[in-house]
Amino acid sequence: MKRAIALVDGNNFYVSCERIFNPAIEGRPVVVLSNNDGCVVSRSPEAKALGIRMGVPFFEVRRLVNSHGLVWFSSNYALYGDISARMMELLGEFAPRCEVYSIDECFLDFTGMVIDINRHGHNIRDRVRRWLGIATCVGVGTSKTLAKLANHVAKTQGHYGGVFDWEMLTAGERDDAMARLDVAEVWGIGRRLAPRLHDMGIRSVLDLRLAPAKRIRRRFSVTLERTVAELNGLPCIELEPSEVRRGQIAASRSFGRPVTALDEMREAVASYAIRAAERLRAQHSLCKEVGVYVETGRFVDIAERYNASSAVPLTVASDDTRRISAAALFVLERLWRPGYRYKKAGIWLGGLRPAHAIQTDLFAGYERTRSAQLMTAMDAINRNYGMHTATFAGAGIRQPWRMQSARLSPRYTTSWEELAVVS
DNA sequence: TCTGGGGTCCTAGGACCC
DNA sequence: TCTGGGGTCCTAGGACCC
Repeated sequence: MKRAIALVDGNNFYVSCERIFNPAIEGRPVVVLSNNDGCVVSRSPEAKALGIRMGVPFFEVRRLVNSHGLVWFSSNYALYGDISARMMELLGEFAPRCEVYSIDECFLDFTGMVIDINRHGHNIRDRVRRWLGIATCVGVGTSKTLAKLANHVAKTQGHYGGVFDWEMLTAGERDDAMARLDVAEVWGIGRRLAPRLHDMGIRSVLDLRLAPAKRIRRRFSVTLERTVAELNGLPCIELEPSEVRRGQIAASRSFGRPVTALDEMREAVASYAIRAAERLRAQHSLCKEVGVYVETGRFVDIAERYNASSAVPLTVASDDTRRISAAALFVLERLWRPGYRYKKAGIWLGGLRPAHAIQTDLFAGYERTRSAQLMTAMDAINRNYGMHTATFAGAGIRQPWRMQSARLSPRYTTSWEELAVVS
């Protein structure tokens, strides 16, 4: 049976979320910034029209605030995450199987449904628009890669009304359309691969679709070979169930200002350890390795640059914040070099395994039980009374190194104190 | 002055073993 | 000076994604 896969995504999702509760910024250029108010990560159409590129450092476009009435927000993940969850729940009603691919994207599998796909797509858009106030686009194809590409067409070619299905076209029309799309638009072709493909004379999506698979495999990798197959309508990438256990957990932040003191760095690393361990327990995993990195960043003089990382194995796989934190601080001592202005640090947990498959040492049983009880209690307190109600002193109280969020909108939907009031 | 964070997958090469 | 072949496992690094 021919597959029908749709990709639905929210248009400039973070900006759309801000606009739900703030209609006054409708029609104005709006951007949402990355953590630390560093880069532009979401742009309204008006902001795009001003020539603001995705990912530019905010300081490069800041003058537009005064000259063109540009409105900006720090990113408010509590809000976006909540709107996202509602959107995904809604989308799940439109297909028997779906995969939440990112905070604003969802694959839906229409295969086998007896429907007019184009009309179904428009129904989805209308529903999400009316129920949540979020504009979406829907792209449909016989593979995930084609669905992603169709979504791009739906987004960039207004006459399709936000819904595009490759199967609406004849084979000849499809070739024409693909010949007009740059190969860089394909899912999996990034800034390194695109120029290499161009050099080989593969410039359009059609060129890539018609490229000999063996040659692609030889010159590149199986990944790109699969992409070519997917463009030809041979699905190679399956829909994945959304509740997957991550294979790796990382926590990191850029600092609000450079860190030069080891004490502050210890606080930062300890606080990342706390958060990473919480996420580890939330997915019922244990880790066998704890890694740390510290960075002065790429934007300083070579002589003042020091980027280093290292890891230690744990003798027994653990999800205990105290163990993970201790291991991280141990690694930090090894990495630490005084005299540098550090801009960022992070930790990662590796060797993840399900919590029930624990490989213990002889004496671990008793300690393990007590540790599990303590962690369960802390997680419950934080769930019920708000994040960081119960925490560890090692993470610091004032946290002067914390990131900047100068213009954070209220958590309209997830905090009683900041609830939006309709009058 | 100011440049995000959290993931995945693949490959090459080294370590180690018989 | 001479120094096999093949397999597995692990890691680092590179590419990509949003």
